[in-house]
Amino acid sequence: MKVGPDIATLGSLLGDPARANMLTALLSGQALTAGELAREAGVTAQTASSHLARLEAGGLLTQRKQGRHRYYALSGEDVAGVIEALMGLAARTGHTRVRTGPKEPALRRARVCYDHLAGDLAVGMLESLTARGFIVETDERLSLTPAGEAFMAALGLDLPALAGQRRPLCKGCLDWSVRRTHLAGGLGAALLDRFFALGWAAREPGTRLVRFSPRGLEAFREIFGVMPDTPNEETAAAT
Amino acid sequence: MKVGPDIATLGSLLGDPARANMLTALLSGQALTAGELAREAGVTAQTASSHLARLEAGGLLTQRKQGRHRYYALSGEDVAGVIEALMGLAARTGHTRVRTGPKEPALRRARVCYDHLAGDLAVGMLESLTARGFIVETDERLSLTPAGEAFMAALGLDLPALAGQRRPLCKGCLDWSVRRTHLAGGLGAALLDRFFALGWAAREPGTRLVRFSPRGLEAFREIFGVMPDTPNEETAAAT
DNA sequence: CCCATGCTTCGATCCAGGACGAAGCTTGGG
DNA sequence: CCCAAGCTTCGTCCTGGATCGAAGCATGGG
Repeated sequence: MKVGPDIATLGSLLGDPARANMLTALLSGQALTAGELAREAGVTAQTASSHLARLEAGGLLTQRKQGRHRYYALSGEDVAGVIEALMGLAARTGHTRVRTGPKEPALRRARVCYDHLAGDLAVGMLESLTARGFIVETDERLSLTPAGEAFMAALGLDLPALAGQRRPLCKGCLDWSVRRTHLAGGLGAALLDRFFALGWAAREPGTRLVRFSPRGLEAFREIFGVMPDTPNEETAAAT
Repeated sequence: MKVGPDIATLGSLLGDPARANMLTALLSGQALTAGELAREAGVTAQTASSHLARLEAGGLLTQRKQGRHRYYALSGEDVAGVIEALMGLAARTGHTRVRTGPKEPALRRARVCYDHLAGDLAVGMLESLTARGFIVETDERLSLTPAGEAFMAALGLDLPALAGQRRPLCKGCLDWSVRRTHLAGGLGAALLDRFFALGWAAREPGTRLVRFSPRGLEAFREIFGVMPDTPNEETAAAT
């Protein structure tokens, strides 16, 4: 009777806690082995295997054999987008997980969202960039100004290479922790890479968490200005 | 162990065919009674009632009593956004419903997506608008040019009122039938309203389908120019 | 060549939740 | 005031699928 794309199977694919955990873990953008995903989801290897098979059959995951490991990754950026959108909706409708781990405040602060930075720090960064006229936001769309291009070049980004990419340069991504936008797209990814290259931050292995070094954080604050919404107390709490 | 928004419950909420059908029906933006939704989903009244209760408890639906009817509607535009995003993903991963109804070609052609027009016609319209410089697309973001403003005003739209709204004026929305963008946002909604007001089109009651009158279609084609991807054969087939 | 590791397949169990019939509650109309 | 329509609640049945133990396949190391 109804026609069109089949939401229901896709939804039920996302509807199992174990699978949802796996997908959330893969949001970091890096490929994980079946075993890691099993541990992440808190199920045995057999169970994880069947879940992964279903997710792959459903087209949400791609799989790559390497030695005796099998690496799984999200099949595309759109999958990550849908998951983050669901997270945003879940946050709005009050569906937050009850079990609150110790890492939560740190996660709210700085984490990887597929390939770019998310969390308070990312939101503050975008705010600072717009406040200083480096990025303009028109109708929820972001674009880099000439001044912004100069700024990014000074930071060491290869803008011509970025502009040549197929993916959009600037893209807004809704943060589930704070309900505000942070910077995604090619520029967002390049910035995060740059932070890593500069040694300002490193990702916690096997996690979405991004940990800034004290000096890195200082440099970050200096460059991206004051961030009124993230006082120093939170910094201490997050470390 | 994991932390953050709870995707899984939300996913399982979308994961039932009956509920998915109801939500898809509500994508039209109009509120429907419990009975209509039950018929839409192909289940009995009791079953529908429990589904609706769960959807409401989950924060996806709002409910309004009116006489002895209960009207249900999506709780916000973000819900519609997530559903359309899921539809896009479902289309990409090949999850299309098997049961193909007679209305399908017409639906692919012109339908309501929450509050704006979607389908081939909408994609063609946006193409024409961009081709003529009325709307520019930068990095997948849309914005109206001065020439475009004049054009819209000539069509009878009250642009100052639209600009005053909180919602963004232009917004891209990915079409699941064609894998291309069509116009959403305040402007998209206003345009659809205008088509209705002009008598060019009317919505099929209880459906997402938008039916253009012959004269309306002619006027539409005249104003929005040639649409290379939708030859006349399809027009005949869709009527 | 054999063993350990990583993962999948098979088989069995068990339970959440989706389905409907029947009864109960509210609202509007005569 | 009673009846019909619209919807919900209750009780029951039943299926899909989530889980794990055990066995089966590959791969790499010694």
